[in-house]
Amino acid sequence: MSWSKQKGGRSRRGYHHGNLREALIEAALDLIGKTGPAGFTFAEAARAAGVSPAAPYRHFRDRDALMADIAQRGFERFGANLKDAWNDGKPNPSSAFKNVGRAYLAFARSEPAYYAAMFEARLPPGMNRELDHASEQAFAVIRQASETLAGKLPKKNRPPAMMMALHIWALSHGIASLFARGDAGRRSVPMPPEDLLEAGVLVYLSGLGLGD
Amino acid sequence: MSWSKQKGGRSRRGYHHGNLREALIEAALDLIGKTGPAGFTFAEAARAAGVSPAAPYRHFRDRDALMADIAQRGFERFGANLKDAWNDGKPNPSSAFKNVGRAYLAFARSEPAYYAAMFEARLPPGMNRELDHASEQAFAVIRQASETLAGKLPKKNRPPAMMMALHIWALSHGIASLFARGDAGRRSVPMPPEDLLEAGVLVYLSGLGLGD
DNA sequence: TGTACATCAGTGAACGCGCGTTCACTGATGTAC
DNA sequence: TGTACATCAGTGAACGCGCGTTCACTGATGTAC
Repeated sequence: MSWSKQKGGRSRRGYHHGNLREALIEAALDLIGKTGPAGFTFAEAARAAGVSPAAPYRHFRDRDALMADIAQRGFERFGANLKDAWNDGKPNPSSAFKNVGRAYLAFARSEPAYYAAMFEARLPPGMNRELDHASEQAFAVIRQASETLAGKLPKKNRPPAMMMALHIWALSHGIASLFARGDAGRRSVPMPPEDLLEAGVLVYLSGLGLGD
Repeated sequence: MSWSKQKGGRSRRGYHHGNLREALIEAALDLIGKTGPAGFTFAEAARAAGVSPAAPYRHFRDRDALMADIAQRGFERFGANLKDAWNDGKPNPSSAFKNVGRAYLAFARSEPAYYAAMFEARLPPGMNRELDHASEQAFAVIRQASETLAGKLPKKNRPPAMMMALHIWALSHGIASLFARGDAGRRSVPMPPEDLLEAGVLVYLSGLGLGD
């Protein structure tokens, strides 16, 4: 980003950019953040990086490849954030679980461009093994947390952890994409999305018999 | 749709199309259903309707105006479906509530193009009063249902109906957009989205003390 | 340490394409009398 | 019932634009000896 902005950057950086791949990703994130996944073009990213329109082809097969790369990075960071928030279930599973929810929303809010690339880009499915893997890893954190929490219940009343995880994921995603889009979605709501999610999770858990 | 397909449709329909506005909407829905909200252009819709590229301007100011019109219609149908499903809370609020959830998913599944126009089109906010109104009307059904259901609880334990409605909406939307997109989203899940939603709603309601 | 060479990562010009939009126009339709 | 006229809803040609993509090229960098 910062490179491309300076006038005559060329003289500074010489013929080779030095870090074009990263610069293109930065530029793309910028554009996606502003206008959504459909709102960035290969050419524009090249321009923003201060480079000829042919240059990106040295680093990405095409626009979708760049998008998939971004989505993959997004899922990796997302997964890492969730994992940190879970923190192995410390200090106790219930509050660690809430932290995961908070981390989910925090990511959607602070990284709307990544979030959009991850969930709204309509990438052709199965185009990238690493992308799929990164996405599964992120989900695995929620699943693991659900498993731990469900384990507190006697076997007889224990809900399937997979189902719990899907519910929590869906609720989080729903709140994130309806109410917490960092890029000014259309709907506003009488309470902060974080509180809304926390309250929802509390009700849900108590419905499972996991009230505090 | 059907008109535009027939070879030499012109001779049949003459100089005037007769129903171009509708034909354009049909065409746009078709394209959106196939490639998402970003995947339709004014020109392509005109072509699909068998009409010159200048013709659409007689009916819509621009692409966004067409998109907004579709989103508005979508919300109107959506709201009507939800209202039918609620059916004034008959035969009893709990099962009517579940019907609303089913109707929500059914719409997202059977009308992915409308759903995408409604929730993924990134229309400039406040561009259309009627659109906003239609969207509020749809939400009002969920809110009303929540109100009725919450009314069964003693005042002391009664949750805010607005919050309930937001939770249910978010859960439904999350499940719809993650797992039930009619247009083959990337994720598949070990149980039907309808069951997943119903189970989630049941747990949630029971968490509020509204178990059957 | 210097030189020759291979490779890498850019350039810039060019292309075909489809889109959005405008314009003067014209065929079809409806209405007043 | 017929005619004159206004209005409506299309045409089609044209424009400028930005995009994606290819191509032969060349400056910069790294490495073998």
